[in-house]
Amino acid sequence: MSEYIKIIFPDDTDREFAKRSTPSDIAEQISRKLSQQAIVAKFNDRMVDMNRPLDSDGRIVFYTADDPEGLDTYWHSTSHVMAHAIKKLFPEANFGFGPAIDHGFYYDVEVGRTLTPEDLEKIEKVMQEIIDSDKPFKRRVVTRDEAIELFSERNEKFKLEHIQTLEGELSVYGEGDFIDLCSGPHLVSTKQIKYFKLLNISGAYWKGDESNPMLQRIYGISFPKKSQLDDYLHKLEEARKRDHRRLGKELDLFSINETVGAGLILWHPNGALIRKLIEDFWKDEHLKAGYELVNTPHIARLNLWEVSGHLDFYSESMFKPNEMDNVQYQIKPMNCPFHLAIYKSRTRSYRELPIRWAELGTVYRYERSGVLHGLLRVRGFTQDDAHIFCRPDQLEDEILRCLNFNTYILKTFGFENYDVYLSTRPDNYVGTVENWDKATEALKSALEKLGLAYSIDPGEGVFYGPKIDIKIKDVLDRAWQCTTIQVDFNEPERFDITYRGQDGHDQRPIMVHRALMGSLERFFGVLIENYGGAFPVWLSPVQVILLPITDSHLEHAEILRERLVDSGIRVKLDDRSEKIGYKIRDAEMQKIPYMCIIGDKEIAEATISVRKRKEGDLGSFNVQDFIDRVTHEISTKQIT
RNA sequence: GCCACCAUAGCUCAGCAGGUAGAGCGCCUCACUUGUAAUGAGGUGGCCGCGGGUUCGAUUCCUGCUGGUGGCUCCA
Repeated sequence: MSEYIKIIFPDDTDREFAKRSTPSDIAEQISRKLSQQAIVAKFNDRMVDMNRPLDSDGRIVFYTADDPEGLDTYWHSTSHVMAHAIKKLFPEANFGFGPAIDHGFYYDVEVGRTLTPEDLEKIEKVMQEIIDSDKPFKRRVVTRDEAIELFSERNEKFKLEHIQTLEGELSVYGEGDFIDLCSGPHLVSTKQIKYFKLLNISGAYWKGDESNPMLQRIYGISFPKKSQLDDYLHKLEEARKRDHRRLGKELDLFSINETVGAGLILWHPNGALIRKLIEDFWKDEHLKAGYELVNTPHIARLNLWEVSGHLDFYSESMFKPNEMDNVQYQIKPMNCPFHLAIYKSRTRSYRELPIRWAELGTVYRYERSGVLHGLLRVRGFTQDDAHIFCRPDQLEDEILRCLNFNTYILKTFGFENYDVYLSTRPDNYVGTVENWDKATEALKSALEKLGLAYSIDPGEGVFYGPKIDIKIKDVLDRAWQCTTIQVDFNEPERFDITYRGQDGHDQRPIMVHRALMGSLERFFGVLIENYGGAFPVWLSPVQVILLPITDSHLEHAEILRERLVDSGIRVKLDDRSEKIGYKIRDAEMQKIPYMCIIGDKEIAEATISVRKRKEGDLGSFNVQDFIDRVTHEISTKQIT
């Protein structure tokens, strides 16, 4: 047996090290910086602790706190320290799962009573003591029996339950007198955790199952540098400032009224104007893109939903039907059955396909009370819906068109980064495997032709067909689910829609459901957060506000106002007897893009002083030049 | 729906160990006539979310409901 092992580095160079060298040893011999910064390593595609002795040749990659892998370990170790602290304060505590997540970590725990924010402070204090005591994280491989004995002693009922479901090698990690079932990897010592904060407490079902007991979930975050923690907390604060519910109030865009009902949106004039602009744009572009617009009722006989199959699958999410003249009527949760009914209104020829019908269709769905959230999750909303009926040979091309069209529409609102998901056949499905495979291939092929990177959500398709979901990324890099493109084998079947083929026989068309913005409510919410309420000029309810210095300039300002109105600009005149600083502050807070100051100087020179929202004074403008500038920004839908 | 928390003026929030309430902003009036993010003074404004209970007395304590917040579950 060799005394040495050969380690290959990411740049394909290799070096020999003494057998049972640890990643720490290896990093130390490469560079001091690396040994200080590396948190965890990957050895032959397995994540390993920095102090894990290596016995064989292999490839190694080091990760620091700048890598997702490094942070993942950092956060996971912090969650162990948190659990340790909780155990010290609540010896009876029972632990569920405690993983690292996208931003930070959590641990699910049962402690016998409700935790309060004061408890979090106490836990933080004990965590700091554990960190300061510089306890090494120790890994130990255990047999199943040992593990069961270990956690029986500790009365860890959830861990014991979890052990039953685990296969293969079991390991535990301990630091100090705390021990936890865990596959790792971990930091070398608690001391490596520098800056952390516990953020909030909430409920979470054990193993995410509604029928299981609810544990208390504590969320937290940690970083090696104070600046990182500060940045993170600052970002949370930024997100809070952009909260569409807050801005909706401040900018008088929309409201939700208890008496009207939860999850039902009242669009105020400012919001309704923005909605009109979005709708106009949407309709115009759809007509240009080869869609036709249709309109359908808000309710229909219950029978329609029996035919569509929604009653079987989704009645829990539907409002209860209404009975009139012995007929049951259902408020619509979807638009598609109506479009199918239009399709069926006469025979269709293969020459007509593809048929693309679009509708801003308002639907109502019963969402459970706990999930409602501002504009983002509501009970009544308007889908920017369309249904495409096409021949099988047209499917891929139609998907391609949808994707391209979607990119164009979203780009207009400033969204250019996406996460794309392809959801494949679930266990519970209708149609033939062959059709599913063909449709999935068509979706895949379209994505690949466009060079769109996507990930596959296996088995996450809807029961009636595979789908593409697109999450748009906003300026804070948060992802929002909006676009969905779904192939449907079910409804054409259920409604028995056909087209007369070239051969004279009736064929079954394929149906594609698609929504680009998702719903106007949700999209509006995302827009508000993305722009932080500072809408681009083309979407701003008020585009220009005129601010006369004193009352004596009012008359001139009124003439200017009319001139701007005639140019198609949405303009307001602040005619209050206030100081100019006050009027500017007010306009800034209303996030009006342009402020025009009018005083003696401007009247004498026939100019206006222009101030741009957030940027400040732009100087003196010839009135026509200013009008040209603004109308150009509007017509080109400029983003900033 | 579940766990926890919350609900006081249009908004943000204070207060009450149980004796029917207060600030700032807003709004209105007046004065000021103002030059790039808050002029001053005065005034207006509240069934303390809704119902029930305990109590001599409830905005305050208990309870049900409604609505909201953070998550969980769900999201055709």
